[in-house]
Amino acid sequence: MNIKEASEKTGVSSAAIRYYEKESLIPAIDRTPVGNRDIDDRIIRRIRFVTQMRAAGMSIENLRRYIELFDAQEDNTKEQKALLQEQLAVMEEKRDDLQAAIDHLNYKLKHFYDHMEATEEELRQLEKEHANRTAQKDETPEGF
Amino acid sequence: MNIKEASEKTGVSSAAIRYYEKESLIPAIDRTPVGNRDIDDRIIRRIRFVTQMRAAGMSIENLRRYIELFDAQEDNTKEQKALLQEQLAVMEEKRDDLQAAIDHLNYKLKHFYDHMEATEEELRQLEKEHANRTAQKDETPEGF
DNA sequence: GCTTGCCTTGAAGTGTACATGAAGGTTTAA
DNA sequence: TTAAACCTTCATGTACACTTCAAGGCAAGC
Repeated sequence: MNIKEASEKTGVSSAAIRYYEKESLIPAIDRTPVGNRDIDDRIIRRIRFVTQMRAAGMSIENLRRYIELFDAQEDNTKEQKALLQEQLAVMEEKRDDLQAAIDHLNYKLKHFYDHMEATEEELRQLEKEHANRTAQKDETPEGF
Repeated sequence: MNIKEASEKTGVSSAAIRYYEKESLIPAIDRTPVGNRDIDDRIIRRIRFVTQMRAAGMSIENLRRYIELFDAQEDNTKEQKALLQEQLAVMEEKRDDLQAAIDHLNYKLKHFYDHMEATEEELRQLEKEHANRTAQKDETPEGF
């Protein structure tokens, strides 16, 4: 398959595929007699792996480090494991930060919702907010 | 508090705080008589809000859109809700992508682990992998 | 034989989110 | 009073991850 088809199949632009090859995130791609890239399913899978890890926030640099180890023939199992675990820790922290932010936004949404539904409770609400304002220390007032 | 203290308190560089102010991600900061920024807890909270949303992947641009709506005096509740929900969807998708990548890496780690522990099972392992190789269609072989 | 549409390479350009540097003002401590 | 340790603005620089451009090759169809 040519690069355009591979691009359509993976959702990664032709230019990005060339870039990934140049940066060794994917193996050197076979060429047709005239020099065009001839992309097979092995490459497609590796493009998808790159896409997934990129989406998860792994940098090009770290990806290359990992893939270099993986492609080397020596037994790098320990280094690979260490690298994976390192990356895993980064990603889990990211996920947790993300979850915290999601929780924050959900809380705010609920708050908005209350506000919109509770017209008849407005005074009570205002009173509560005033009580909060006078009592609060570090509890994210004014919605932030 | 001056900008350096605020920077230490939030972990955001002085330059970044100035940048956030210029980009209206945080309100205009009060100045001392000589023109230095005088940062109070309200600003600190808003810097932290920015930090959290940035860590969650919200762009400067989207953050500004949201904050503009929030700071405007008209009733933007609906737009705010919509914007929050939009962002929430983006973040949940990110979280899920991240989780998928974490699962992928965990799987690989387990695989490495098996490989290291299971020297006596090597042949069985190889046989299994061969069976996989002949049967697989799109299941990420060769570790990717 | 010329247009269309794919491909190639290498170099240069783009957008985001800051970081850094220059040039200078003010306060504090020795 | 002079040095340090802050601060200011404005301009330029940097890193990352591509994207776009320029110049050209090859193959098919009209």
